[in-house]
Amino acid sequence: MNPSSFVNSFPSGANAAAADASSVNLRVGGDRRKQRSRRKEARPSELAAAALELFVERGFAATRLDDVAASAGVSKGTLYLYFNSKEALFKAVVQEAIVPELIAAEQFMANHRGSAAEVLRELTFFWWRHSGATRLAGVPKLMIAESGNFPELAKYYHDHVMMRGRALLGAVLARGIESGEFRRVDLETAIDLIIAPVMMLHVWRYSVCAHEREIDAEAYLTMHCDMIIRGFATEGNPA
Amino acid sequence: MNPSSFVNSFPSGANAAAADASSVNLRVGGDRRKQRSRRKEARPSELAAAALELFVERGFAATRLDDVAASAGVSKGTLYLYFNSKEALFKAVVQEAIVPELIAAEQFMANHRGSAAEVLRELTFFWWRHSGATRLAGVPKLMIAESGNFPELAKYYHDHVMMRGRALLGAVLARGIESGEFRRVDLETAIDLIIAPVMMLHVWRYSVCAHEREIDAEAYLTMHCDMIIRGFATEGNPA
DNA sequence: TTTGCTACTGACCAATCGGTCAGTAATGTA
DNA sequence: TACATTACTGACCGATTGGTCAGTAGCAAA
Repeated sequence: MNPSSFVNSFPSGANAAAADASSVNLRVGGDRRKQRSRRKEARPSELAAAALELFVERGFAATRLDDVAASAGVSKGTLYLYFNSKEALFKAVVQEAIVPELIAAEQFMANHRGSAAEVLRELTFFWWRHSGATRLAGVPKLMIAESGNFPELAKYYHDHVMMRGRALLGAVLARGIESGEFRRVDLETAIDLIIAPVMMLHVWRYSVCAHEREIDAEAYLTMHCDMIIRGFATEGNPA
Repeated sequence: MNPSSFVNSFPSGANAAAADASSVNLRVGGDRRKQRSRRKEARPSELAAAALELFVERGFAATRLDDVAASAGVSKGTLYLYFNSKEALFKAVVQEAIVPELIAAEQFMANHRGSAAEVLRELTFFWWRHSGATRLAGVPKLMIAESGNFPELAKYYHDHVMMRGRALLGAVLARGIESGEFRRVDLETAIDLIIAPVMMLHVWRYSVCAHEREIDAEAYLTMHCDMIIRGFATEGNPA
């Protein structure tokens, strides 16, 4: 007894008023129905793209699936044809938006010939160009914000994104240590310390002081790289 | 027509069923009412303490005021006697829990005699002991998570906490530069780079990899201080 | 044109939660 | 004991939203 036509024909009980109110509009509006097309192939990535935009802007919990669907030009029902739940939608977002960037970074790193310091610096700015300066920048903040209440998402992100990023940095550091360019430091801790300010740059731009103080990303990342390289350099090495 | 007794006497309309269902329990339960005391003075800080715990654990939006009230041993109605809104409660939490720690840090810093490097290192570990290792540690993550959807809170936290913390660090750096111990670097950027890993340490422990990988805070902060001091040291100065 | 398949719709449901307020009871006062 | 004050309660309201599903309509084969 769900469809509006039926309810309108036989209004009954408490919801009669509400049902009437909304469907009168429909009727007055006449047959002005939105043209609807059937494009099974394109829907999932369109929905994922819309979801990325809204998740980043409002957070996972605060994003309404109605809005995601509308933003992708379909109804919420359609969204549920392609994703079984809100969490499934999130995983698709990570898969479609972030993993390709990670692969690009891995290739960039594999092909780069130069000192570890150079690679480190260029990798940082590569990261910035491909992630920090794009709409992907909001994802780290998104993860930090929501991971507590959605441990499933957190684990997914950790396994599919964080670990790969850390491995990348670890390789650069190991290369530098092996060549005698860097001091022998604890790899895991060093990775943490390199990543932290980069993550924080993203986070800050999307929260706390978002509108209070602009951070000069260029200057910030430059100084960060200087500090890291200088801090890890072996004694004899010119920082 | 709100009180249950009245509604029960004259059940009518759509909510009769629901009203009955819930108040039958009350009656069957008999007069087993919780002893209630009147302690106007103690309530606000008890509520704020309960709120801190829950905000940090679940986030601002996800924390129910019913739970905060219950956790403080009162009803939600009582909570609203002392705080006009959820946001007002948050401000009280910051005021009661964080500002005292900031004052302690300011005093610690003012009384400390030593090189800028020493002060920086000790201030970092002071911070860790007083905030990072306590339940306050969750607050930075809380702010990052919620600031997007609650700009009012973000501004409050920024003005009352961030700015004071930054001023503190700025003073240490300025002292170091003046004495020739540190290089002449851009203060704002340097502050950002010192704070970022400390914030990130808190954040990490409360999210993303919270249960995936333990971070050795001691080692992490030690290396961080080493890097900062080494990175800012003037040429002639022994790092 | 008819029929069958299925992509798509949107009203609805059930549960959640910030906030309200009429009523209750603990405490002080006479 | 009678009365006044007020801290406290908890059922209720209204708005919100993830998820459902009976029904609609685009499309192609017969």
